[in-house]
Amino acid sequence: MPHRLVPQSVIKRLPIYLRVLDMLVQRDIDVISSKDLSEETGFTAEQIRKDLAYFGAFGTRGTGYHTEFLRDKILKIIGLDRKTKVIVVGAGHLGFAFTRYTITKNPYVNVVAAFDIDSSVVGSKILDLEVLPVSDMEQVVEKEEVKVAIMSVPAEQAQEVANKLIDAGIRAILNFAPVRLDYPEDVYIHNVDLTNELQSLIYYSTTEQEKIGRLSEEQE
Amino acid sequence: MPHRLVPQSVIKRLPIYLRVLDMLVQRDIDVISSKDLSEETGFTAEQIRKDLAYFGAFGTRGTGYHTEFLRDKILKIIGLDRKTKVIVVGAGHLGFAFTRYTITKNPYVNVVAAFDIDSSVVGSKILDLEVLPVSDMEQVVEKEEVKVAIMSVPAEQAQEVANKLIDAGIRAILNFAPVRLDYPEDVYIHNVDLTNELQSLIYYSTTEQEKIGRLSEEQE
DNA sequence: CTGTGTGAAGGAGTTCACAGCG
DNA sequence: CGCTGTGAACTCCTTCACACAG
Repeated sequence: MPHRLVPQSVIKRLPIYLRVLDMLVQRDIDVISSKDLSEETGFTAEQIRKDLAYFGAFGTRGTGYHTEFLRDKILKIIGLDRKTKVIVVGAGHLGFAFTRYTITKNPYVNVVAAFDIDSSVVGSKILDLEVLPVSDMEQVVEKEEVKVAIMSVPAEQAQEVANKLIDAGIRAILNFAPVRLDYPEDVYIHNVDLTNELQSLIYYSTTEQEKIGRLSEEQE
Repeated sequence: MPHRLVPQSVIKRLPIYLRVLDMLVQRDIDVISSKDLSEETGFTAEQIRKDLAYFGAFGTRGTGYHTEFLRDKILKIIGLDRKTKVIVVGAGHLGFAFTRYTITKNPYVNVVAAFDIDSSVVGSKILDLEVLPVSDMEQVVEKEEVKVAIMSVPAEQAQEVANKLIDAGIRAILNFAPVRLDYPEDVYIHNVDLTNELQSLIYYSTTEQEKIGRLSEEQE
């Protein structure tokens, strides 16, 4: 199974296929065609077949894909076949919400710990998970060999926290802080900036017509 | 100022430019070159110039861009020059966190109301904002002429809530529920699925080397 | 004869290279 | 002489078309 460079756009679609397949397995649907997967996901059937072809030939010609088999293949491809350990750094409102949601709704990951610097938050619980002081962070990451971190800390602290995480052995970070971080090439950081998402959404909340109207009201 | 189709990738970068320009204005830096903007944002200088060129010629040759001027241009392009009204539907942990963050940190939008269906949440406060029952939603959207909504409701309720929002006049929705929604063409919906983000991140937490090793351990 | 797997064509966006203005 | 603005080349991804397996 060769593993050339897979486009990022393909990787972003895998979890979407995964969710649909999970749903189909639960509904006892054994087989699905790329055409039907297309309906469920909104992507074209050709694209789905091409995406899967990056990793092998998982379908049966004339029939389609076996849902459970394909689901397990995708789990293996992403690396979710063994519950992936993750930690959360920053147990503010967002970190709390994300942690709670992940624990209850994401069966493929294992939130091993949550950390915060604020002593008023440390010691509180997210479901059964106690929030630990950041001073324990490096030790836990090293001992549990955690490779993935979710970082929801204030922008000012993000770089420092990221450095610590990377030093301790973290390889991938989901960063909610609105800053561009410096990091070595062998680490992967994905930024989720909700303010940016909202602002680009707002761009699309006015039609082309309205934009032309507004922009021609130039008065400077 | 012609307004042909601007690539989505360009629109996603505008808020990033905006944030950097805000920072520069605050530091009393009057002028910046595309090269220096490149350093700040991580995008190439050529790309930044091309992006801006979609909307006009805002720079001065031999000098660069006037920060405050460019900032105001981008605000106008996105549609943030008048505080954009938004509502939040679903005041669970995530909705609460997002609302709080937006009110305190995003000076360009105005959260006019938050709604929830759960009577134990209705009446509670997010900073000074009282959470209203969803039954008030349509009325507020129509009266205040809100065009943008943030939707952080359970997946099962998402389609129904979206339908109501669109009927009431909402034109753009930031959807945190992990479902693909049906909606008319003149509405814009942007999905933010944090579970997907985490899962594609996990793909990148193992190196190519490790993947090859793990995938060759096939035993079925 | 249905639906996958895939080379080939097409399209979208990024990088290159440089003309042209301040 | 520096840095913007932009056509042209290029790269990457998506769509098309079809060979081929079940």
